[in-house]
Amino acid sequence: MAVSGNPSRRRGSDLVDAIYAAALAEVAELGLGRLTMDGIAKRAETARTSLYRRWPSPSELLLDALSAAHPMEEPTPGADDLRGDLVASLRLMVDWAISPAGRAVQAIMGDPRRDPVLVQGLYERVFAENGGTFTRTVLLHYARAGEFDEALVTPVVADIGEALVIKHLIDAGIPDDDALGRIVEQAILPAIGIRP
Amino acid sequence: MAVSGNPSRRRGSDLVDAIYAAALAEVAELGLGRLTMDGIAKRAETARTSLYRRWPSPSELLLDALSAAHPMEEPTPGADDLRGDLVASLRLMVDWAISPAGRAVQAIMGDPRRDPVLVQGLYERVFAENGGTFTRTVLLHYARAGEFDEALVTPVVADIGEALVIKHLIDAGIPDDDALGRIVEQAILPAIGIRP
DNA sequence: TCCTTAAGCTACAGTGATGTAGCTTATTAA
DNA sequence: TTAATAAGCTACATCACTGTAGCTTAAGGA
Repeated sequence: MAVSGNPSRRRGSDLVDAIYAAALAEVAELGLGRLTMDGIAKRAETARTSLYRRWPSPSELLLDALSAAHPMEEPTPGADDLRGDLVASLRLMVDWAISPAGRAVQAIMGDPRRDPVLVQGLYERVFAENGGTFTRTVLLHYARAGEFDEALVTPVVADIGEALVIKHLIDAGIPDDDALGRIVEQAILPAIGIRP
Repeated sequence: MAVSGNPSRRRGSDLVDAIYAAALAEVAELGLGRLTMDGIAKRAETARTSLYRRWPSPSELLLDALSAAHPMEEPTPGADDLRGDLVASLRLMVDWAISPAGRAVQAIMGDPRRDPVLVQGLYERVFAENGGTFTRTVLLHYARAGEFDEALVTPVVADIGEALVIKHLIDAGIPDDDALGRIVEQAILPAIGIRP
């Protein structure tokens, strides 16, 4: 016998969005290993049965939540400011990394179990084709504009900025623009033959 | 009433070492979020009560296990081979990263909860003073030998190699010597003004 | 307005981890 | 040989999460 209960009741996408937000928050705070149907339901203030009616497991739910999250923004190289555009593209990356979706992705990628279904889903549904290529887009744009040899944009060079941002996030927290500027000047630009 | 049981019974450091190994294996396989006294006890084939007699929680146990693990090796720059020594120092880092202790550390650092006690313990008891400075040691050695300006070895530059290795481990697995060589040539050496 | 749908609520049995207690027994040192 | 110590074993109450069932009820469309 149901007794009191909320007089206003969410349905459809209203409810689903709340559940998605709860799932991302749970995994970002607790990690994949502590993600439970119960925890998601409680945070979303809904009944556990409502979750089981739609998803068989926390992983499946999480994957849908990530697909529905805002995608990564693409960097849009401007007129003639390689250094500035590189910093801006790293700033985009940082913004995404500290968003609920970004933190959820980190929890998934960092989990030792590396659920293959989850990781594959990530690549197919979140990174899409264009994902994770923040500085690469900018570098290729300026190389094609004739600023330097396109052949210098190797996979390693395209990864330098992202790699240093990841390391900064791990052991020093969120980098400010000065920190991003140092990464660009001291690591990325030298790799394409530009010394300050 | 105890019935059969193992006729040979481990004591002292024999037992403790087995427990440490079990703890590192558990956290490496399952992640910090799934680390339990029960799991460690079962893997070490000992009684849960034996764990509670020594440690109050899985975290405390894990920290002791990490302290007891083999420390990171220091790179020892050789005669006159900057490139080779850099690759060797990154190889040291990779070897450590894929060891039980290294994988446990990754699980701890990657955990969204970032248990402050655990992280602080890591810095004090595992990284010590010298930890995490694989390429830095080599770079400073050659800079002081006059190969390039020591001022070029900034925190960012000292991090380039480690950062790219971390990224490689995350999204492409264990790097071989060719991959390490590309990191050295295309990212580290240009940053200190050396072009192949 | 009525009716279908979807959500909420409660309950339940099952499972696995917790932390403790009290006992038995192997190992080691005296 | 004996005694002290440390480890093993079992049991227990408790808690949190699971997955399911069956019911009640709010929302929204016909």
